[in-house]
Amino acid sequence: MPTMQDVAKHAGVALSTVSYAINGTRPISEETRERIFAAMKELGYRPNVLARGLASKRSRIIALLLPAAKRGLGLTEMEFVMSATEVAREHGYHLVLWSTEIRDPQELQQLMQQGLVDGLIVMEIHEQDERVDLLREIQFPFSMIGRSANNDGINHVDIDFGQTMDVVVEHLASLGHTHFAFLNHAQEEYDAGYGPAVRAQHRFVQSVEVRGLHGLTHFCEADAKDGYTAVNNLLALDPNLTAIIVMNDRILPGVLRAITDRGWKIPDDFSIVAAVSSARIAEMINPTITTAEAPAKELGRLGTEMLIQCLEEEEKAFSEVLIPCELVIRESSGPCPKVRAMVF
Amino acid sequence: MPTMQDVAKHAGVALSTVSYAINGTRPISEETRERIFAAMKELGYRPNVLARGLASKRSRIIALLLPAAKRGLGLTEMEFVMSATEVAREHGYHLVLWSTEIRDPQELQQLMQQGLVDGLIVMEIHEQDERVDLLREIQFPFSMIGRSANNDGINHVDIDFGQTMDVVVEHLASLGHTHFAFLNHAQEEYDAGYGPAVRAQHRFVQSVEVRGLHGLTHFCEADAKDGYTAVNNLLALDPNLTAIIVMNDRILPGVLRAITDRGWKIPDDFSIVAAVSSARIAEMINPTITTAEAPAKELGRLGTEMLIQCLEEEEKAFSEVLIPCELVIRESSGPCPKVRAMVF
DNA sequence: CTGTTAGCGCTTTCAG
DNA sequence: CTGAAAGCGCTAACAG
Repeated sequence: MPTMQDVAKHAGVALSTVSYAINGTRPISEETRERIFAAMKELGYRPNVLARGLASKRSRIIALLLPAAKRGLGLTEMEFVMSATEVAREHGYHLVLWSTEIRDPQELQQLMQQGLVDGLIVMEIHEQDERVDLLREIQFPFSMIGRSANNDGINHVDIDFGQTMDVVVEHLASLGHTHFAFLNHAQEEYDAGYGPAVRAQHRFVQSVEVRGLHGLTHFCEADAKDGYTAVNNLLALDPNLTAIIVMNDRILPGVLRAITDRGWKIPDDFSIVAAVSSARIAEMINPTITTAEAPAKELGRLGTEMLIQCLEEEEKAFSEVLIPCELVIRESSGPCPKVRAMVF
Repeated sequence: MPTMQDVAKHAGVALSTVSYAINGTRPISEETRERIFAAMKELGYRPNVLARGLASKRSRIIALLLPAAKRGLGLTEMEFVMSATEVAREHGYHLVLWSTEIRDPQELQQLMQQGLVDGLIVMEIHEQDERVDLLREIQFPFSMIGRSANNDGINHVDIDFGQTMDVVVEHLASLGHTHFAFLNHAQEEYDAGYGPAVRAQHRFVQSVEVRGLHGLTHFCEADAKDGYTAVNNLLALDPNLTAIIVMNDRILPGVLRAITDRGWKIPDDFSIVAAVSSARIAEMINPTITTAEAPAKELGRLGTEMLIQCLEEEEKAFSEVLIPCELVIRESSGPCPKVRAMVF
């Protein structure tokens, strides 16, 4: 493998001149520039990332912190990852994956001290997040996909859960529904201050109140069985329910079954909307599910760009971007039924 | 950030002694060892990955080659990634993601020449795969998840498509079905020599013949619409069809709809089996789908372990592992119908 | 505009 | 069993 020294000799210049030519750190005469690049081409030279990183103290490697979430990672997360990988490469960065216990800052610190990465992208942010506190304290460059209680000065991008819930509630309200339920993530996650669970629920309640409608909320573990039970509980609490908004697509089979077990048809007798899910899942199910689709690709792209910008710019301007999900109306939502088969 | 020199001073030894103590490359007296480790703890020292890599010519970083596949990456691939990430870390390695155009060896070569990674894991292998040819030629360490036409001396792990198809066909045959169809990946992928498409189809044909049954094969793009059309085409070719095996779960909604549109019930009138899919998808659908489930975690783990072993061992023994999918019987497969509703 | 040189933090000979 | 010192391949002063 040729080194910079080889290129220098081949081009008849000093090693440093090659370095400056490559990095553009210093003006180089057109003529020598060409000689150098010709030599590089001829030798098939590629700068050594490790050496460059060691000397410059900038590795041009960033890490994506992938929490080994209980909920399990889905298609949306896969899109993050792909999108972050591609964007990083477009900017000449490498992306390493760090899957860490979600709320353990120690593990994270050890990884950072290895000096491998220039900065990191953090996902699955909680309202109180020790990882964020740590990073902020030691002033390590990072960006967040998500938000914590205090986001001052931190680059972040997140789903606009408020806007998303408004749109979903509005969609159902405009169809004449007046009695909704919101089926959130697990209680445990809400209590732990998991952002999406907290903010979506908050806005749901608000959004329903503003319109003078009836709204119930309920927590639900990430499996079909619990979805089934949850729907039955909700219908016991309010038999006039005609629509349910769910946060986690994994409970959908259970939710649907609970409805159809009552002899109800979707959407004729009951409407269902997935508040944040992917098109691929929504179209997998029969009936296809009206869904507020997560802007996964954008989140991944912006999160990565924010970080890289913050690594390359001098001035530490920070950005905060909220992207609403896009509501795609499919077969699972329809007008509020006038009458409905009674069940008992 | 403390350096090795700091640790050495703190412990009152030479810098090199610290290095030997850390790497165990040379015997160190128990006493100094302890002094050194105490100093490390006290200073919160972590070896610098870049410097170590540069000096030792082993970065302890590996790459996972994630092709930006047309088919789109799904849950199975996500599991690979997670599993590879975790296994790498267990062995003290970092994992970087390289998403490259699937069949372009040039791009790959440039990445490798940067000297960042010690080896790589290649996915989505084709029968004739230029990337594999390249890697083999320049003797770069790698392992494959998948197989090519010639796998001599290459560490690889793959789904045992043969065994899997046998089990699936046997399952349906034992239920009395005699007229099957196999709905493969897209023709384009088959023609490109995409391993799973080639091997599964080959074994399906064989497996059906051996049992003296009737088998049809058909290609299908990765979307529901094409699944719908394909099923209708197949039923036109053989109206006695009572079961279909599909390779790609993304076509399932279309397949199901084509069946139910004829007024048939699943599995009473028609059986469906997903040849390689994930439990999460299979359970999302109503009826839940009988599925041969991809051993994603194992594939990721073994692929990674093979590579790391090959990086650390002297002797270049190579392993080849085939793992069959596990057949999980759900609601979509049942006994062959005796009579069936006629259509129009 | 170009060359010389001192490191970056570590591994690994070579000498004790 | 331990130390001293020569690099790994590159960047970034410092000197013209």
